[in-house]
Amino acid sequence: MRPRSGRRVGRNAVRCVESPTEGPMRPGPRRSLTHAEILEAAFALLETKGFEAVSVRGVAGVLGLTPTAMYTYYPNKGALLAGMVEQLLGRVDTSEADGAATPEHARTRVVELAQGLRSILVERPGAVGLLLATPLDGPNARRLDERLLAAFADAGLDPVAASRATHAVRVHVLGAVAFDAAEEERSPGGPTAADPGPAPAASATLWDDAETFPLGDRSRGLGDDPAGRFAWGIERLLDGLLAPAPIARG
Amino acid sequence: MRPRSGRRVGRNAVRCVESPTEGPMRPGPRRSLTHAEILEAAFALLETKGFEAVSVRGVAGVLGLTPTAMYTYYPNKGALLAGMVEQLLGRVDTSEADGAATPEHARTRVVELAQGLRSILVERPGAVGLLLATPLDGPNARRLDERLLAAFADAGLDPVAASRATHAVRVHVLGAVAFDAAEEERSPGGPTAADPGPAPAASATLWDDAETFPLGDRSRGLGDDPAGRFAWGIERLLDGLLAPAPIARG
DNA sequence: ACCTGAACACCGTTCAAGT
DNA sequence: ACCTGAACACCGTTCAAGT
Repeated sequence: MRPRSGRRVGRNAVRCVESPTEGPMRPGPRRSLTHAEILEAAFALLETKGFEAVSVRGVAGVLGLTPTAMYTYYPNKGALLAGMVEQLLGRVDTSEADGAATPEHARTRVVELAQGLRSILVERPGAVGLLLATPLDGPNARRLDERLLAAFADAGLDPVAASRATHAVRVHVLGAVAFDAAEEERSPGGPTAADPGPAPAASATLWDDAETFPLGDRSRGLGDDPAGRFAWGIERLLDGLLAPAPIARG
Repeated sequence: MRPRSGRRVGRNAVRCVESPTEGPMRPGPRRSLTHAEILEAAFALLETKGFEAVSVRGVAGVLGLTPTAMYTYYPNKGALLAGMVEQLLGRVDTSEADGAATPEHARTRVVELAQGLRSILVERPGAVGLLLATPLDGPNARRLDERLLAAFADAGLDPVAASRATHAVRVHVLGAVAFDAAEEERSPGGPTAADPGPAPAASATLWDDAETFPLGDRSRGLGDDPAGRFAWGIERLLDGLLAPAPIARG
């Protein structure tokens, strides 16, 4: 009696797809679904309807399952989201093209990692929500950290500085993508060119007392295309992180 | 019949507290609540039960109101959250202590703004969730931006660079607080000292394939106290943002 | 072992009705 | 104008039961 949206493949369709990492086959009814298939459905939901739509019930729905059946695969919603994060982070390329341990090469490696992480986040809408809702402690998150730590060590930073620099990069990438996502949400289509928004008068929804912000108004649309300001920001951050010495400069 | 948790002041208690910005008094039953009182209740909920507990129904509950009565004050949940964000940002001190427009003074002003914003966010748990869930376009958000833009202009940056530098600082503060909050959530009490967590074996919850991360393991607990790494990161970011020239350095 | 159906305690929001 | 109560379409999660 519950309203079902869209066709499904048959409630008890036997799909006999056994994940090879699931352990030896056991008697009894087999899992009809792979973790990969569930994550696929979850990502489909994420990309088509946004992060809010990624619910246990929603994912179960697109798979033709009862919500409770989901709890055979994941102990709770958090574990499902963690699985999605892991698969997402697994897609960023961390292969060291050619291991020259020079400071210059270390810097470009950091930039590549940061840009790679940002790419996989911005190219599927809603992915930031995922990252912010889930602790980043899976193997793929740690692998990314490891690469950043190695690069900063190659650049000559001591362990404490390398650890803090890694954190700074992490913070910057996630913060930047979160901001872009928030802006995208309130003006879909994106301000790739100078786009003043839906007329300056119509945006005064709730804030009735007019206060003027000359600098902010003047700089609206200046250098705020997401990719450009991200690239610029990462380079400036690295300028600071890899500066030759912590002595005062004139 | 609905379960009410805790005492309340009487369902139809006339509180005759009229907000002075509400416009001239009108006939008919007065508002029994101020926007400020509603926000107060919302913040109480935020601080005691976390961001998840800040719901229209929850806030109505602590005020002794029906959920639907909330819609007389705010058109939807987003507007309520935006109101909270505005009040929060209003608490960061943006008074220019003494307007010396030197680059050195500009730098310390940026640091003070960043630290001030961080303070009001970390001192009430759950506030980050608020910031990340709401577009930062209210007057107080714009006022903060304005101060940052002015400081970067005083430091000698051209308008585009100042705009991007402002964005970088914004991104860094919010990203850092979001990370701290995520870490705090999974190990309350905080790793202020070297805290290896709940025994290295017990944390292997879902990730069964053991992969080793020598650098990450070695640097665990190194320089990761939140306040310290934030201060360090902001200084390094400013090193890069305020570097004398974009020419290559040896 | 995997799955269903009913149930519990929640959401945000709308609507008709009272004062 | 402000508020209530009922209702709609959702949540995450637990439990008893079927195969």
